[in-house]
Amino acid sequence: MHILLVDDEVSLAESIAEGFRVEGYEVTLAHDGNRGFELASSNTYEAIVLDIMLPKRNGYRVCADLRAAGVATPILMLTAKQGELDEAEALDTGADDFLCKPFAFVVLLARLRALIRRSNAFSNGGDRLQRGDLVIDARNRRCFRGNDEIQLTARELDLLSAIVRTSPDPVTKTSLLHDVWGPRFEGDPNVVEVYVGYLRRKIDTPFGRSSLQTVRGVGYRFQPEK
Amino acid sequence: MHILLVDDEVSLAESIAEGFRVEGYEVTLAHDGNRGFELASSNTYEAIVLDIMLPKRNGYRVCADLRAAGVATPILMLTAKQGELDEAEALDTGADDFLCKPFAFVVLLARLRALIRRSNAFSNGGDRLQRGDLVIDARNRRCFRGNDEIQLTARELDLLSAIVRTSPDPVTKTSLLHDVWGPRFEGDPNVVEVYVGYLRRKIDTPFGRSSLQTVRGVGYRFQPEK
DNA sequence: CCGCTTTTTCAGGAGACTCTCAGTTCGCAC
DNA sequence: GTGCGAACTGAGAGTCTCCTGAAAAAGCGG
Repeated sequence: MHILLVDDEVSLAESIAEGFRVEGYEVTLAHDGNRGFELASSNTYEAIVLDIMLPKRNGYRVCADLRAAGVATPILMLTAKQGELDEAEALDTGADDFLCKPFAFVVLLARLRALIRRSNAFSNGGDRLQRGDLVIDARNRRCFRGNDEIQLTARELDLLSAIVRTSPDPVTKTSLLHDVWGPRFEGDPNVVEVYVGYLRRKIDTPFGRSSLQTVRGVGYRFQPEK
Repeated sequence: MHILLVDDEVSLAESIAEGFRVEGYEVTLAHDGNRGFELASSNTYEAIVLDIMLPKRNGYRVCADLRAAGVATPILMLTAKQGELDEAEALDTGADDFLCKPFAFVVLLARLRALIRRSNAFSNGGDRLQRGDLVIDARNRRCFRGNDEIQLTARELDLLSAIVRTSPDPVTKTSLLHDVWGPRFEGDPNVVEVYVGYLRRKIDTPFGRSSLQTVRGVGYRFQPEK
């Protein structure tokens, strides 16, 4: 979960960044428009928080330029004034949401999360994930092995999706914990193992497969065929 | 998908219109109440976005006049102040939803989409909805399982339609609440569960089916065959 | 105003889901 | 083979979601 924050008010930016870090996000800062554009176009972020008033290249332009460059990362704009014009203009240049200063950090956080959730929903959620005869219909939250539907709980489905998504590359337990249980999870990391166990009993054992493989010392891998 | 936008603040109207166009809607603009009324009564739109403060004829009157003229197009009102009186008045004159300025474009978009979805669900319900042996004759407000007619109350029928319409995709409880009980409903959300219970006792239990399925943490799904 | 139907609220309870914990098994290095 | 950490698993507690019956409230026709 990596966020790019572009804002020239250094101390404000620092404290917002700190807030995000506490919430478990990685944050990269840029203090002017050019730098922001460079970073955003050469790295992959989960979301971009973009102030409008920026030195060198203003937020509108950074946003418009990024979209023109084919960067689809969700962008949340920060506007100083409370004008509808600003809002409309921000959204016109391709921003996904905006927020008027001054704002409460929790509000920013909530909006950003909504944005990320929404973007994930569109980029993976609409699609179906298929590997071999296993199909994950993320939008409808259903899962099939061939023609047999498998009843999975929310957690199970999220975990399976996370493992299958990168298949056949393995995923570390840490990143599963982070992606499925969220950055703030502080419980027993053993949950991952427990849930992998549940999944095996549902998607492998009944079908005589062993597609959910342990990669010792690393994590797990989904292997479509044996 | 054609939308009529009636607002006299030209630049704001333009940028909202642009936003809608980006989203794939056609948009027609009117900058005063008389023109808005003319267009709305002589053309067919998917929805109308209507500012209250308008030259020549204010939004309330445009709305009331349209309804009086038999125009059933969904109307979303834009109010300047945040008063409940405004809200109540807007809804009284026949508006279907309203929004206080200033608002985020994304919010407007979301509300409008919901409005259109809802209106399609019911007005264009002239058609019959059929899934497996369940038939909903929306025009005559009747419902059949095979040859057996099932007596449903108004609410039950609306709810069933809303769930069946997207079948076999699930519908969230929130959107059911919104679409069936309206955007302003503020009562106990448990009412959805209660009504799903009623429906099950009418369309499933007597036939030994279980087509109304719970999608835990999400909502409900209609599954025609088992 | 009355009785009937429909809609809504409410509270208790059943069951599903999630997570922890502790004991056991497994895989690997020596 | 032995020892050690990693991974697995069964049991159970806690929480949360959903279901349901009952009763109150709101409509509606006579």
